[in-house]
Formats: sequence, structure tokens, C-alpha cells
Amino acid sequence: MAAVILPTIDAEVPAGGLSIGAVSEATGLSIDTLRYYEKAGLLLDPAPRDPGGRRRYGHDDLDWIAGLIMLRETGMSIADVRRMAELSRVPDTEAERLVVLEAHRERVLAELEHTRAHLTALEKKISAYTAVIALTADHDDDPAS
Amino acid sequence: MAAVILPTIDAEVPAGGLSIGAVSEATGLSIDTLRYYEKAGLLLDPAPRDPGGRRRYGHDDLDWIAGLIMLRETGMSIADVRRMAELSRVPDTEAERLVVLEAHRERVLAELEHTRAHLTALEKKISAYTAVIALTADHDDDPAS
DNA sequence: GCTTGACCTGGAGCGCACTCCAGGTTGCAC
DNA sequence: GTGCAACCTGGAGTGCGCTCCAGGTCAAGC
Repeated sequence: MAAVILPTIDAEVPAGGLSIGAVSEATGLSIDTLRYYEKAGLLLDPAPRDPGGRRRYGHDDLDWIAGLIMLRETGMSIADVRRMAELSRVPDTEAERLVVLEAHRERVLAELEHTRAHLTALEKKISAYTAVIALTADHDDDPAS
Repeated sequence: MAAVILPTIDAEVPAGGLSIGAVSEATGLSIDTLRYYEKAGLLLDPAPRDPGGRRRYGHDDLDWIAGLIMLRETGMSIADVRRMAELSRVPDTEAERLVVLEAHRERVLAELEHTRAHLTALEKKISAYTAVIALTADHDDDPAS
């Protein structure tokens, strides 16, 4: 399970596309999750099927999934990703999509800031504990104790 | 509902302590959440009660709750906060607590890094959209179009 | 032709972190 | 002493995001 970080997935797509198992491998999403996302309308379209009815993901599908992962990993809800997908199915909505992405970016920045602030508190607490322990250790290190 | 950021809560504690409503106000935690945390063992001890059976939070209780919020807001699970509370009830476990806090800090840093990486992808996507829209706008702005 | 493993569908189940509810008590204000 | 808001308890319910399951199909290898 390769951890996907950037909006490209490092898997060459053979002619005929990738199986759901291969996509799961490449993205780190479970097979069940991939099916769930499809059913939930998070993909632009259901993945194309081969004659036997199995999913065969192409290049475009992977690109979309990479973007989807980017949104989910930055905390966008399933419902909001679905809205983004719905919007992306409508032609000439680039401006609207941009608005959504920028609003999301703002939320992500705010959340990072929020977490960082609490992290500072955590580090203060760690310092306090370190100080207390240093004192105790002094005591214990006393060869006469 | 004041947003609590640092491990101190800005509310003077009158003699006799604060009601659960006042603590909810001061911390931003809902009354139900405060009761839930208590029942779930996230507090050092159940909040002290007045003769009528109502909760009266003292200084120490608020300090602990502030630390609890710090842990929750940096993504520690309820189960792990409970473990921390259990540990904190045992005397002379400062070193163990420090280990837990430092491990948590590492996780928080990793998660921040992870989110930042995905944020970068998001910003790349935003740039791409901005470029596309600029082109479209050029078109539309053409007085002859 | 048989086995095996990867895949299919619809739907149920789960873990988490609350949130809500019913029915009751308390205590102050008038 | 009546009304009212704030509080109490135990327990049920909720929303989210998966995850698992039963029962079946398909395709490649032996």
C-alpha cells in the first residue's frame, strides 16, 4: 500500500486499465472503500467495466481518485467530496470549483493553525514533565539514596 | 463558548466551584460531553458534588480538563485519554506519562506534515484551476466575443 | 472439467464520539 | 407554595466512514 501524497499515482496503466485490486495497492484505499466511494457518487462516473463486469480503471479515473484522496486527507467530508464531484460533472463550472477548493484550503489552514496551537500547549506540558523528572532523577541519582 | 487553546481556562473559580453549565461555557465542551467524559473515565476523578448532588468543578478539575482538551484537539482518542488518566492516578508515573506525551507529540507532528503535503497538492490544483479560468476569462473579456 | 483466487452485488454491522431523551430533583425568585 | 431553569441519571439514538458478509460469477491454470 503505497501512501499517495501528491495528485498523481505511480502506477503505469496497462491497456485495458487496472483492476480494483491494483488500484487499491496503488492508492492505499481498500477495495471496499473504492466500491463504497463509487456507490456514494464520489467518482465522476462509475468505473468502466470489462466484459465480465469487473472494474477497469483508466488514467482519468486514477487522476480523479488522486484528487479525491487529496480532499479526503485534508479533511473534506464524504458529502462535500460528493458535491465537488457533482459540480465537476457540469461543464463550465471551473470558477465554482475553484471557489469550493479555495474555501476548503482556508479551512485546512485554519485547522493546521488550530492544531499547531494545541501542539504548543502539549510541548509546554512536556517541558513541565521533563523538569519534574529531572528533579526526581537528581534525587534518585544520589549515590547515597 | 470560548475556544480554549492553551492549558488554562479563563474563568475565575468562585468558592464552591463552577457549575457544569459554567464549565461548558468556559471550555466550549457541551454539558453532555462533560458528563460523558466523566462517565468514560477521562477525568482524574468524578467532579465533586454539592449537597444537592450537582457537579462543582474546582481549579484542579479545570486544569485537568484543559489538558484533556489539548489532547483531544490534537487528535488523541478517547481510549488513549482514558489511559492517560489512569496513568495519572498512579503516583510516581511521571516518566511514563512523559513517554506517552512524547509519543503523542510525534504522531501530531507526523499528522501535521501529512496534512501539509496534501495541502500542497491542493494548492497545486487551485493554481491549475486559476490558470484555466484566466484563459476562459480572457476569452469572455474579449469585447468582440 | 475443476479448482482457485479475484472479483461482483446488496445489505448488514461496527467503532467512534458524541447527542438526545425521559423522567425526576433541586433551589432560587416571586 | 408555585413556577422555572438548571441540574441529575441511565440508556437509547445518531452520523460518519468505512468494513464485513453471504452468495454468486468469472477467468486462468492444471
